[in-house]
Amino acid sequence: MTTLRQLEYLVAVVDEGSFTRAAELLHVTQPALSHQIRALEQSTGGFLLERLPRSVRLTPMGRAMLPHARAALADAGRARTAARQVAHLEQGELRLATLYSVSLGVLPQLSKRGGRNTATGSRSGCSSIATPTSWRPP
Amino acid sequence: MTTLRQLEYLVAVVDEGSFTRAAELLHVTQPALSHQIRALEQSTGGFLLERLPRSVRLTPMGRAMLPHARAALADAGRARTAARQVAHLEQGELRLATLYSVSLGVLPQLSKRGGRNTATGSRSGCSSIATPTSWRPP
DNA sequence: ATCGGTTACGCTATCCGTAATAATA
DNA sequence: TATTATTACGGATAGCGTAACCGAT
Repeated sequence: MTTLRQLEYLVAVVDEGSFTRAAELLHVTQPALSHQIRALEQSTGGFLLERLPRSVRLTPMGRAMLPHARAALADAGRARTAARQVAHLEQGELRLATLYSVSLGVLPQLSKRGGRNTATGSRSGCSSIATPTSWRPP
Repeated sequence: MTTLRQLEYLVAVVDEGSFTRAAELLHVTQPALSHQIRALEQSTGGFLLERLPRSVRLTPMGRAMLPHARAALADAGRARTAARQVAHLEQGELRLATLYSVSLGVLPQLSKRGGRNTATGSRSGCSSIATPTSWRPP
């Protein structure tokens, strides 16, 4: 099965024009990188890179694969960042300032809906509720 | 690091609406699937799926991630197929029908350029050359 | 002789499957 | 009780790093 890491390594080698530089860019050793490229080539059924004495060039197969590899990596990155952005929206603290007498009635109801909410603060007038789950104001 | 497989599993669970059905669709066991989803959620920093008693629903985070996950999977698939298509173009047999007297002069020249070519056939009028390397007609 | 890539090999970590556990209708 | 997801754990696989090797300048 072709993995994201293999595509990432391929792109790095092409961008750097060298296994050695790509390896140090990726913080792995040259053999590890070489092995992954090898695995990708085997799962694809042919050579993707032409190993020249002084540089590395794409074969036609590699040239056909590269843009899709870049796209896959970009999408995977977007998947992570999109999720994390939502996470920041939702996991941010929702600070509520209320009169203590009012919060006595409201907070228990919120706690029932939000899952794992934690209420901090004191009678002195400020409480905060962290909402790690997907609760929205009704 | 987020892997293609994790994204694939997420998409399967959403499409099937159930861990169980997704697991059998993917030919893995339920625990394996559960663990991968868990890993994805941890690397993302929050829940992606809401486990309901009778079904599974996306959280806002999951909803934000899903289209990018689909896109990444599609691109990875395209990367493989694009490369394999080129492979078939290049590794497919190139059949040449010539007069034997003509082929005597031409074939040796082709062999010099193509790398590992194999010539089959006989004097009776048909020869074929397999070209596993990236040779193109001049 | 040096530089760049590959192969060999031992170790660690990851992943999967079986079995047991928990929770909900 | 039946269904569905999670946790625990043993075994297989994959990935990495060190070291040795090859080919070319």
